[in-house]
Amino acid sequence: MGKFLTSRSEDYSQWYNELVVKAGLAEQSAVRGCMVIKPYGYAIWEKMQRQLDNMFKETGHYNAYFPLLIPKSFFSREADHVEGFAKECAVVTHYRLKNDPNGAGVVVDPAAKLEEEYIIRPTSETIIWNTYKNWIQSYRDLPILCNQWANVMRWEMRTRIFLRTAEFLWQEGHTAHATKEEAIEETMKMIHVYEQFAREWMAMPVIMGHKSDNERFAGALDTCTIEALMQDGKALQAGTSHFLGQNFAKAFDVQFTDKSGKLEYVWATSWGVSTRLMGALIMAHSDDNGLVLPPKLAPIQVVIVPIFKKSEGLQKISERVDPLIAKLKAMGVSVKFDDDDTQKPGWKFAEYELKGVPVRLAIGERDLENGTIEVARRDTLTKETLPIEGVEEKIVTLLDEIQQNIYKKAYDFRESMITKVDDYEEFKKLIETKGGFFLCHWDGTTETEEQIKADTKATIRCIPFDGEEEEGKCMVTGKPSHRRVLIAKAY
RNA sequence: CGAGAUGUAGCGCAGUUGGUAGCGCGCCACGUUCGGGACGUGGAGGCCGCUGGUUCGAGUCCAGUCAUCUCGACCA
Repeated sequence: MGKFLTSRSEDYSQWYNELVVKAGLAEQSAVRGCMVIKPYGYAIWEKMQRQLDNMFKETGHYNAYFPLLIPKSFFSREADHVEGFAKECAVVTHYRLKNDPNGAGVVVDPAAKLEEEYIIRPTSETIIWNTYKNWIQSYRDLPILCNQWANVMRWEMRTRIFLRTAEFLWQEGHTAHATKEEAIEETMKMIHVYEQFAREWMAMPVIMGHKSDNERFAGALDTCTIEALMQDGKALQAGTSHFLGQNFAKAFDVQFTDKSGKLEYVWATSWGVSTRLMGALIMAHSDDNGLVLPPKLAPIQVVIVPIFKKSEGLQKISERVDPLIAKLKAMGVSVKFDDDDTQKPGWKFAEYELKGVPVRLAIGERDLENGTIEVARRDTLTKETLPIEGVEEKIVTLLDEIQQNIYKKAYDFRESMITKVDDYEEFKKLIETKGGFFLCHWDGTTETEEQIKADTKATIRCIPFDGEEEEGKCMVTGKPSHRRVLIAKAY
């Protein structure tokens, strides 16, 4: 068992990379820092997309699409924003190629140099706010609640498949509001949507909170985050929702006339989740046999493996199994009947475990005689033989049970990895030996945060929403603190 | 951009003092198998990253160069 994967305890990064490739999710592409998302991986992403999109629509949002290229000058309008992204931008400088006169193939035509360069979007705030300017004159035009599904590019120094790639897929919501209160409410609403999605669909518990000044999005007044814990004890920022204040409205001169006829700047938010969620999903649940997918996101929820010697055997099994497949499909379950005769059952068992298919059914000669079918669940790796009659009801229940169980397992693990620490020396020791989340008192200064990072590589993940008021002393400086913050090493 | 490592078959790797290019997996064919990644036999597959040097002779030694990976700084 597990012989096709490096053990998780040996080298978590290696195990992760191996799993991503072997499960057929994605692979490194020939393009620097970019990945190819393979059909199986994309199928999971599509399910995530569909559900998120539903949730956005339920909260009153609509989709739109803005250009990939952003004029360089747009970028420099908001000072913090430039500061945050300038170092990682891909720049388009020319618009034409030509054949090299010396026969060295195709070269950039120097005559086709752009007067103003374009930036390949690392995020779309600037192009969108430049557009919103034209959409907004009166309070009657507000709010604008747009989302776009897009790709963005950030020229990262070091990349990790799904977690940090040069190009990645995401959604970015960009909203415009008449009042500060409404924008803040929107910011909070969307981080709660993400939390709900992570919990109910990804079976992944997350901690919501505010980012510290240091970790805040470039150009935002407040950044809310959901922080998930991976099985190696490192944190992963899984989604963010920003309150942008009037920064972008001022930078792009977006004003509206309010009810009293007064000219006001618009209040803004932006929020996003990316294909990084794929990485989160993988690292939150998988084991040494491969992926463990929550049924709600599994492209294949049930796989049926026939065990047969000759094609007549397969024929008989098909006849027995066809009505079951029809019933399951009618109940909304995605089923795959793997009648491929070039691989043996044992090979298929291992393969579908690697791919994280929640429920596997096996049926052979023995079952045909007994009127039974073997039901195996991926999360616990247990199996039992049940009468085939009425098994579809049990499977639907089982899928739900697996979804719950995967969440519970991740939740219990996360709880066991939250440590309250008041002593800095103890913190330094435990962050190395135990890892996970730490709840500590912090004096609220960037200097202290940077010192913690320099000493331990850990950062303040967030100031949790549900943290209680509690008087204490900063574990580093001893200065007064009113609540605990969440600290961890992060991806 | 700093520090380290690695480039040999699709993938993972070995290759001794310099002397005809190897192994495992995978792939193709045939046969036996088929309830937890089967086995046998046969077969295909190589500009040893690239350039130059030393040598009768270089995968191996030297110089340069390019690429990739790991660790830092940056980050959803």
